[in-house]
Amino acid sequence: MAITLKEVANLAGVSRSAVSRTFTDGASVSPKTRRKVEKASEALGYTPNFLARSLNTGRTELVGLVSNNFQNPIFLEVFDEFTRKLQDSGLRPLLVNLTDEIDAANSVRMLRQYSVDGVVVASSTLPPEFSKAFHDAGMPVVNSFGRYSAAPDVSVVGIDNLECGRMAARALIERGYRSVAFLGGPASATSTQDRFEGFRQELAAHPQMTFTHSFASAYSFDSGRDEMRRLLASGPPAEAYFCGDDVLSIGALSAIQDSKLRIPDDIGIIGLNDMEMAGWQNIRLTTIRQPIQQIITSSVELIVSMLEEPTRYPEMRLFPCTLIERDTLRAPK
Amino acid sequence: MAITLKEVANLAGVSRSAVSRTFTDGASVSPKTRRKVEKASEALGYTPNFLARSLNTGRTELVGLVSNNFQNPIFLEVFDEFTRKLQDSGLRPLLVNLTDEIDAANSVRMLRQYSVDGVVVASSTLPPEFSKAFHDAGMPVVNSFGRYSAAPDVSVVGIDNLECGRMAARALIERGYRSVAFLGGPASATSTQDRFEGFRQELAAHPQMTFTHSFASAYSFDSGRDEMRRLLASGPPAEAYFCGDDVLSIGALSAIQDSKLRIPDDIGIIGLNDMEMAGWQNIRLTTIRQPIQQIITSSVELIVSMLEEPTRYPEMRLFPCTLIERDTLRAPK
DNA sequence: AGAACTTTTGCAACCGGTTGCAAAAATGTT
DNA sequence: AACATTTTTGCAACCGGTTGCAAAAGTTCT
Repeated sequence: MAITLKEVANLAGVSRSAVSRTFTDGASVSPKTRRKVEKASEALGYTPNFLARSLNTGRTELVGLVSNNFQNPIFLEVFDEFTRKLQDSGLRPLLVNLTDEIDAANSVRMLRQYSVDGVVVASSTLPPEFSKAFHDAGMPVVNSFGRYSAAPDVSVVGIDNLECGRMAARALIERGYRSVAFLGGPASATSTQDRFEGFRQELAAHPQMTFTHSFASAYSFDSGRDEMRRLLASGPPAEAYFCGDDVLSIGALSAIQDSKLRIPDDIGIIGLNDMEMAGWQNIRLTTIRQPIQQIITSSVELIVSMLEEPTRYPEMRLFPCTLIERDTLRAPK
Repeated sequence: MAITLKEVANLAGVSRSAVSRTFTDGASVSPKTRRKVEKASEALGYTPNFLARSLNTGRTELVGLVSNNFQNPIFLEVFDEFTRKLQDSGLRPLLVNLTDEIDAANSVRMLRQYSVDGVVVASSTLPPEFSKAFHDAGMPVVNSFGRYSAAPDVSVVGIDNLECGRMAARALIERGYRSVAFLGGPASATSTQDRFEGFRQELAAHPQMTFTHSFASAYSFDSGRDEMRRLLASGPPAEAYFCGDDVLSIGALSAIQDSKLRIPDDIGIIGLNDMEMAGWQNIRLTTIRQPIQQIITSSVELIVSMLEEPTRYPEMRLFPCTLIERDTLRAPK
């Protein structure tokens, strides 16, 4: 068993309170006893037990980091950033993978058992109701990469997916494509729904444009590839595709490369995210950049201030996306 | 504040012990009181506090999941698998990202503060001493993807990197390449060192072979690409390269594609890992497959049994790798 | 019905810390 | 030196649970 307060107190010849106080900032301890205590705990190799402390303070510095996006490579970067930023704020991420279980109630219960101070839901596919379950259980929650809503139940940090859809449509229109299509992620993903809706809206305002749509089964290379293959086999393709995500785009590109069609002359592709791979020399995907780092920095700042002020009103933080011009769309006219 | 034992006990009209016992398996409670307690906790929405419980039981069901490999895409799969398997075993992963700080002492202290039951170090680059620091602090630890050692200080689950190096060398020899090279990850990574050593050993036994080597600055696409570019610019390249990892290989491929050289006729490439992307149609990398799933399943089983039997002697578990033949090496003669 | 045995229950101490409070010690003032 | 004021200290209660133990309640058997 580990060294406890009491043993340090005995060795240092002071009360347990004195030891506790030396390890609590802002508590009153004389330099002399502090020295004695530090010497004793040094000798014994004492480390305070945060969980025991949490019983009194009501804070664990534990944060649930909940996600179901373990297929999409950009989420490795997302986890990297989140863990670093949370650590820098003195918080510890308890990672929850809900890939198999969609059950909100289950993860809520689990995170309550561990008394997490707050929850970050990092997912572009989960519906707002999911995050709300944590909120209803009394935990501060930030939904990163989530769905925009004018009167949100929980705080959301991300991009305006509708606007991204419009932006993609405008990019295609400006480049003179006429028949275009949306190749989305799973139809149940909120991000796909919103991007499609924006795309549709913008095109509806341009009567010269014709468009179709379809959905891949997941945000993954293989789904994108399979879906594009199917499209190519089932008739004449559109002149350009807006894919719901870079990894889908790259899958689609691979299917096109196997055909005799040339990119971007015969078919154009525009993605979304600007993942690292999109810039690789053998890909060079034209895409809409989502400011991942900013979103994460802001999410962490937000959860930190929600911990300080639990009654804080939920808020929306949306960041602008930018078009990254590479080689899979022809030049604007 | 959340509902506590006491409130449930009051409502149910029983002692606190009775409530505690209904939530502890194997404890003796009559069906009648169990029913009363369950009804009361249902009504109040009670969930036991695991952290308070841990003070008595000495177990938190928390496991540190420590890694510094947040650049290599295969680690998304690694985290996915680890979190699922740990969850299935009733353990919760506390994710520690030590990308910025190499400091073992720091993470040891942090994980002690949270009284984790055990630690999984998932890294192919950290030296064994790092894992040993956790062991010395009294925590059961499994080093996944770590370095082989005949008399290990801590348990290691992974592959035999030396043997992989030899396997790569044999593959190149069998295919009639004469001048070959090793393009490794960072020279400080244990996996790179061992793969290189095996490669070297096997080649040394074949006097007709000539070889060179160099190291990329990281296990990443860009490093692989940059290093291969440099090699191509600085003189006639080798006939085939064994890259320390798939992501390096793919970077190298990209650099080669930009030159006028053809794959696999002018230059062959063999990777290691068989990440999903290696099989993509526009890549088709010949590589050595590392059985990631098995390694992780076995790691979790091992840490679980170490928790049950803390004095268990450290052990090594090595899994065989297999050659996956695709299009970046010419056919065997 | 009473003895012998088994199961269930509540009490009270404990896990490893924190903290309000009053007493003790240190410091400042005249 | 005597008093007022501030700082430091230890006691004891508490955070939310668990658990050994002995008493109470329930069973089984004559």
